[in-house]
Amino acid sequence: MDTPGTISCDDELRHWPADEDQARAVQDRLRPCVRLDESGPEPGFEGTVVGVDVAYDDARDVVAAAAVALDARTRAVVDEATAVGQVSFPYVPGLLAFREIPTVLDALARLTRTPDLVVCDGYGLAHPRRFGLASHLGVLTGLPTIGVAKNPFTFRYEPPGPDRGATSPLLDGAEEVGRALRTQKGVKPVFVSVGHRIDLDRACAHTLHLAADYRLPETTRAADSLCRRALASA
DNA sequence: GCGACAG
DNA sequence: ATCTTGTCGC
Repeated sequence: MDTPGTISCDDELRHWPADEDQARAVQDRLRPCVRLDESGPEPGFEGTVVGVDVAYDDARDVVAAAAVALDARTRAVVDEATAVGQVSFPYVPGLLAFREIPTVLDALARLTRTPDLVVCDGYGLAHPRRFGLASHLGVLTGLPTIGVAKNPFTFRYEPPGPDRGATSPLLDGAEEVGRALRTQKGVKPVFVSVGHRIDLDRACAHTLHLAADYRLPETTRAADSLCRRALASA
C-alpha cells in the first residue's frame, strides 16, 4: 500500500483507470503527492531540459511520443527518444494525462540521461482538480515538471503587456493557477503552470529562456516535430 | 438542460 | 490532436 507522498510508477501504470470516474479518482488520490515546496532548478542551471509531446493516428489508434533533451543553457539538442503505443484512453477535457502518459513514460525511459526538468504540452496545477498532465507526469517520475499550453483552457486572464516577458495571472476565480506569458513581442501568450517540484516564477523564467526565437519553447517544438516523424514511420 | 473544454 | 490551399510578410 502506498504511503502518502510515495507512489510507484509501475503500480500506477498497472492500475490504469478503465473509465472517467476511475480516472478522476486517481487524480484525487495522487494530487497530495504534488510537491510545491521546492523552487526547482534555477534558470541557467547546468543540466538538461526535456520536452515531451505526442501525436495520434486515429484511424489506427496509434500514439507516438517523443522526448527531446536540450542543454538547459545553450538549448542545443543533446539527446532524443521516441516510443509508439496504442491509444489507451479517449480525449476528455481534464483527463488528458491518461491519454498521453504511458507512451511518454516509454520515451522518457529511452533517454540516456535523467532529465533535470520536463516541459509538457498542457497544464500542471491549472486544472479543474489541480492535477493536470504536467503534475501527473511529475508525480509518477519524481522529476521537476512544468506545463506550457497554447490555450487558456477554462481559465480567465487579462492580456499581458505587449513586450516579451510580460505576464498576467491565469485565474480560476480569484486563485492564480498559472500565468499568461508573452514569449514574443506582439504574439499571443503561452500559458504556464507549475507541474511538480518547481515554483511559478522559475517555470516562467525557464519557458521564456526556451522561447528565445519563437512563441513556443524549443523543447515543445523539437518534441512536436519528432513525434510526428515517429508516427509517420510507425 | 446547455455550452465550454489542455491535446 | 487532426483535417487542409493559398497567401501575406520578413
